[in-house]
Amino acid sequence: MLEVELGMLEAGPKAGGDAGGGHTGHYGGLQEAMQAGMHLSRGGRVNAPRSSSLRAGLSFQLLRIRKYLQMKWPLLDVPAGATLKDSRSPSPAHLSNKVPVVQHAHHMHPLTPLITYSNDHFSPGSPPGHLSPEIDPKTGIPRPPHPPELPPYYPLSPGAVGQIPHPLGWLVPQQGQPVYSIPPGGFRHPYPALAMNASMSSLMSSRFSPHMVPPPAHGLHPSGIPHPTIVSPIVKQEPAQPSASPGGSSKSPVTVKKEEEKKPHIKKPLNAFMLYMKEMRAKVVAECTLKESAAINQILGRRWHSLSREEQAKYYELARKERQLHSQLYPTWSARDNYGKKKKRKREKLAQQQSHDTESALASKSKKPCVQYLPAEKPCDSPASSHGSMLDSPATPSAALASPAAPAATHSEQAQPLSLTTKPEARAQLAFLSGKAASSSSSSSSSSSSSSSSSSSSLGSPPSLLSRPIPFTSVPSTALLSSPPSFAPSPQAALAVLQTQPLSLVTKPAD
DNA sequence: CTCCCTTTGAAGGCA
DNA sequence: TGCCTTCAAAGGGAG
Repeated sequence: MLEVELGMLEAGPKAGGDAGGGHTGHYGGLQEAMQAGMHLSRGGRVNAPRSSSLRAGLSFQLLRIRKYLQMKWPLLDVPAGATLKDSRSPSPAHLSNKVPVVQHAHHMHPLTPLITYSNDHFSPGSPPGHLSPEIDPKTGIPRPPHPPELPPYYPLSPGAVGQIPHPLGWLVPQQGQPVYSIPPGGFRHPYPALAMNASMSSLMSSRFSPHMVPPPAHGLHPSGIPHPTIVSPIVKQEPAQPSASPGGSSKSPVTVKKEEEKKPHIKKPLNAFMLYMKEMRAKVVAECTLKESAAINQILGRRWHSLSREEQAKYYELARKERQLHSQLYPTWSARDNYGKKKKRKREKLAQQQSHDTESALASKSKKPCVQYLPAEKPCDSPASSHGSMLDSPATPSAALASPAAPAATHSEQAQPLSLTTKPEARAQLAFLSGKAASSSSSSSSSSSSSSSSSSSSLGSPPSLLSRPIPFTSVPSTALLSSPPSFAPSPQAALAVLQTQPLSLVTKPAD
């Protein structure tokens, strides 16, 4: 076992810097936009397509978006003259014509739309059906077009807001990464279904694609605005689909299956932590050369816990809005729709393998891939090993109630997996970052390990009984924001361990 | 090419 | 009701 003492790591952040400064983020849509006819000048400037028809189409779409935004966020200023080329923030920081390959500076208000709108360009008109007062098919509760609890802007403190992407990041062109960003790799990413609607998805991500808008396809929201969470399972384009006869009453199971697969994949709305990760990942990546998401996620997990109550609350609020918006966009969608799909693939594959070779299947089952990021801890070299018994106080007690969905229980088992089995240098960086994060928090670190909520058997630490947060919906926000419970201080022994062996990292046994 | 890893939170499934 | 499982993102690594 190789141990790396964090304390020995004196090196500063490798990649220097302020993540907000301008490291490159990922943006697959750029390629797409270029392919689609966008003109990318040397500075990364994206110009609207030269084709007038394309421009006209885009303008139309822009109008629709604008209209939607007006309904959604009436306070948004939508100048009449907004054009595609205007679709950048007016602020000096945004004057750059660069495509948002660069993550937005965190000092910038992410809610600031890059397109400045004015609502005199179009009349308010009647809101789309999904925003009109209607009866929720599920709950039977009438849904107001714009409930009072859904303010035009998130009620976040100015400073706090600065790091949160617009909840409609997928919709509102902005410098930062949208909540539903377009991953690299063009349209292998989340919205292949919208490939034909690339203009929209690109538009909404402040990437302009001249793809003209085809008639609304499935996956297109009634408002005409596709949501990035829609992902068509169809990746390969099938040249002709004669089987898809409209009147096909007698559909073979295969056909049914095909059509089933054709249904757009609407992704789950991101939860608070996911939103946080999305925003902070780049920062962490910038601070180190670490790229492995698993390791980065560990860092982010710890940072998440070290966030202050207010900071976390921002993300919970944001997530709540996301869910709300998601439910408005897809009233009939349920998480159930996506349930078991990934596993299905796995099972199918496994089944295939099994049918092919039972023994190999067994082997594959028993094979435990590569790296264990959170192996069983050494008995006492890390607080993480104290698992459930260590119901210490959260690093920042207030953070325990940072949000409705982040009850004390969650924080009582703050994840501080200190033993990591990644590459040595990665581990070192991780250790450094973790320590940094920990030290940055007011009192961090008397924490126990958190076993992941599911399938943690391979992690070596038993699942905590307190691992499940109180469902957000089940707790009134007022109550949740009330005074935090008084936790007994964390075991001093554990604290001592932390102090003496902060963040020791353990590698895999080197065979 | 696909899955795994890792994190937290939300939600579905099941007893 | 409570526990367990799955899925969201991300990208390198492994098969």
